[in-house]
Amino acid sequence: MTQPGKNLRVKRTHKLLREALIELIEERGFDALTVGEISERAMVSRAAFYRNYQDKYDLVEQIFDEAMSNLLDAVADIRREHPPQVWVKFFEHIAEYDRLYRALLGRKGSPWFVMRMRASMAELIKKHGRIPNGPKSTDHPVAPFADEFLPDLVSTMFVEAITWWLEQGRTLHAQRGRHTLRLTCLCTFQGS
Amino acid sequence: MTQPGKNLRVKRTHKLLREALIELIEERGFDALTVGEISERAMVSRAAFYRNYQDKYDLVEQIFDEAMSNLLDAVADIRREHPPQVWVKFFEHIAEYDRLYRALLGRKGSPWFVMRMRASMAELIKKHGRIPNGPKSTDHPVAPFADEFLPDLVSTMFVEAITWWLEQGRTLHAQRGRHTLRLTCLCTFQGS
DNA sequence: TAAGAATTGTCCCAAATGAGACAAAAGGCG
DNA sequence: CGCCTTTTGTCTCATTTGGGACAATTCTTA
Repeated sequence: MTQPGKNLRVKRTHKLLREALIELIEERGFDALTVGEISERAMVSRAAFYRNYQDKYDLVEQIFDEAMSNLLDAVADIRREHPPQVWVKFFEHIAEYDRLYRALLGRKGSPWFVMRMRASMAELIKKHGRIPNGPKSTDHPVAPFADEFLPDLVSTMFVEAITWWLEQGRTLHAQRGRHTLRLTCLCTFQGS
Repeated sequence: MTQPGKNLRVKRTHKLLREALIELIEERGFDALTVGEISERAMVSRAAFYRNYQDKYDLVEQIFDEAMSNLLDAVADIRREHPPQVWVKFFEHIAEYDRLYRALLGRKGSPWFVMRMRASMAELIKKHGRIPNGPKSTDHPVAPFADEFLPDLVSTMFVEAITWWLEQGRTLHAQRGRHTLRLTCLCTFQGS
């Protein structure tokens, strides 16, 4: 994202709007925000907002898409050599964009975005995910419709897990420890 | 400062440049900075920098002048009712602009700015300062040239005190206390 | 429900900015 | 010192933005 050729003003406008959005989600929640409010905080005119984005949903999507794009690049690098570490990288990513996801998924976030994230996660899994199997992959045969259904299921689980992790993280933050969520994923299916 | 009528773009450019300047002073020191570096950090073109400021010294001066202007307003309010509290307000001001003064006066600051600040302080004292006297004002007669000389002396003392305070504050900051500098100023002069 | 207020999304034009080039000055460095 | 690089300060022109107005829509709240 943020193509290198783009005008500095455009990049600056984007940056300011994104920072303002995250600040304001933290303060008042995503649903309560107006375009005027976001623009004002960003010190950008409302007209400029609409020139760059369709609405506040579009703004969130672009922020999220950029984050996901970065994640995909990182994942692609890792898969070449250490496929099992893909999910480690994934959670490192969540930790890196801590503030973003906490704002978007936490109490001040919005159901709309949760759905949006599940969808993107499902796509990510379909493209890059070999769902880890149990002890022996042949013991529990994978259902025929697995490729259609499992990604949705797993993505829902992941988003839920991330949400929980971020919320806990906030609560536990005062204790100054590093928090780890180790999620062993046994997603096989008992065929009839 | 920042007149209400001014264009939003102008105010934004100023804000971004000011923030960038303070960040960079903290990182690399004022003297080492170039206009290009400041502009880049602020995401503002170098041309825009020169349209708004003469050079980096002008930028610092405007930041400082704005801070002083705010201080003078506050001082003027207080003098009407509680003259003795003027200096309390003064140090509250320093605490409020903590980051600014720490950057400008600290190790990463610049001798140029220290001189600049002494001068402004001296002016401030000439206008608003009745230098507090000792137990009885008549015991120690004030020298004839006091009005010319004392402000300079006192301003130097103040700047030095502030510098010391800010540097100590950084060191002591980990202890999470509030720090107070109580400066009893016995600026009288023994006439021959 | 109905009137009033706020927000949305779009438009135009003046104003500020970004990109880039330029000569002049200032700084390194052998 | 003399060469080379960086920085300065200024300039033009294309591009983006800000301000403000507008009807249409959504939200309040009486």
